[in-house]
Amino acid sequence: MLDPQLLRANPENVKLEMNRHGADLDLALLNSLESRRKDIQVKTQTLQSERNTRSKSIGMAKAKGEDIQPLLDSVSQLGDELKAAEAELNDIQAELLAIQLTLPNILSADVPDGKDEEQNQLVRTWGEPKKYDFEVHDHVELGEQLQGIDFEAGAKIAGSRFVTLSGPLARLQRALTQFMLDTHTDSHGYRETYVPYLVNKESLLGTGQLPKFEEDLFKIGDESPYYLIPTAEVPVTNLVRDEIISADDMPLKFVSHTPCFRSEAGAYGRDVRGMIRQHQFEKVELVQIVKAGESDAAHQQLTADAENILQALNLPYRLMLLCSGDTGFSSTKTLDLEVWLPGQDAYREISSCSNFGDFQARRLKARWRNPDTGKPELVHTVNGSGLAVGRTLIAVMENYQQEDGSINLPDVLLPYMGGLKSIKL
RNA sequence: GGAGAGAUGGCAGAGCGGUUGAAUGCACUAGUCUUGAAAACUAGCAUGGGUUAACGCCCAUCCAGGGUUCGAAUCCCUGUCUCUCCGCCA
Repeated sequence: MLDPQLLRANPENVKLEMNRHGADLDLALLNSLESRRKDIQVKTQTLQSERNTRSKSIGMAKAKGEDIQPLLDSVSQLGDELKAAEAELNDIQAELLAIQLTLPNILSADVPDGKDEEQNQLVRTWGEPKKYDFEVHDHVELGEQLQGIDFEAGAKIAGSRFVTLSGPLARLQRALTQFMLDTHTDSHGYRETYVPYLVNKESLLGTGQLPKFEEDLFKIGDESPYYLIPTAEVPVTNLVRDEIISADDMPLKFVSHTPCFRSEAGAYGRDVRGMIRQHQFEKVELVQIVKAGESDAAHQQLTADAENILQALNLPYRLMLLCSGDTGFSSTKTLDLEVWLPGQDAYREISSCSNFGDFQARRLKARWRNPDTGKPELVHTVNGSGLAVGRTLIAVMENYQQEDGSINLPDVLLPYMGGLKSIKL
């Protein structure tokens, strides 16, 4: 959520920022709501104040044993008027809130303008895509040959966009998860965190998936529904909802491995082949809760922490700065890591690292107490995948494939593979 | 699933329907004392919002949402969560 003060003080400018981030702001509507809000709030509070002083004087008169009937008569119609004013104020504030909740974050000044991923900016590349002197296969072919990936079984058990893994490839996914968690906890200073995979509405409102992106989520139940988490970002970031964090505990750095569930509505034709885009996938997520001035540095560091995993696995990748049109709703700035996939002859997203500024914190009421002022201040939130495990599995398979269809294992994974050095049929 | 108890400020914990945003203790901040620290003493110390050039004034908030009342932390209803006991269970 944007700072309401900013919205009031400089609505024209906010409108431009919204346009840049692919949203619109109806200034006429906003202005009329704002001016009504102002009038009615003042009116309501005046009536409340009036009621309070009168009620107080009734109490005092009663204590002295005076006749309070005339006083009671004099407030009789105040109540109705107040009730009406309060109801009207409630409605307007709900309307204003509804608008505010659908406005995206203001983009960082260094985010390039652009429509879609075509306009994302290359920051740097790492590693060289390997040259193969044989015909490369994608992970679907490799996985089926090795009898470790079964899309038909996934489709039978659940439906399209589900998969089953088995044998050494299933273990490889677990090994990758373990390796990522160990690296982030032991070397990068994150605290391992286990969280619910079902969350309530409030949590999704806090991180910004709701109210706007409900169709991307799996929902369970009607009256007080649960939602399957689309990313660990949701439960982990909500750890600090309604909290005031003491300065000594800042920054908070969490790492969490969870399955993620996305309905992928609106992605009908995209990535139908293979494990790239599934309804259910594993991800190791990094989340940092930091002081306002420190989120840019934290964003850089968190991205580097994710890059470390790719480097340790010796997977070629590139770092992209997302353009305005491709940057997510809650983000001020997003850096994507794209891994090289020989089977697709392309770089594909494997991590998305975002700085949210105070946008999520305002929705979450997540604050820290600044010892200099003694006052609570909104935190900044930063997160990113470190990494998407399913896509990392694909990347390892495709990059480490051998001519005979076997897959060599990266050195760092060997301790997790129980003596296995290569996966073959 | 059944029975009961509870939810109050950073924490602990009071609070006959009436001048209670809320006693007290702890923690925290500042001061006095001390060579310094501790102790003791003194003072300060919730959050969000409205309005104002500012000092300030005002409003809301005692789990959440409704209700009763001139007036609700206090009474009533609904929900959520926590605890205890019984049943079931990985």
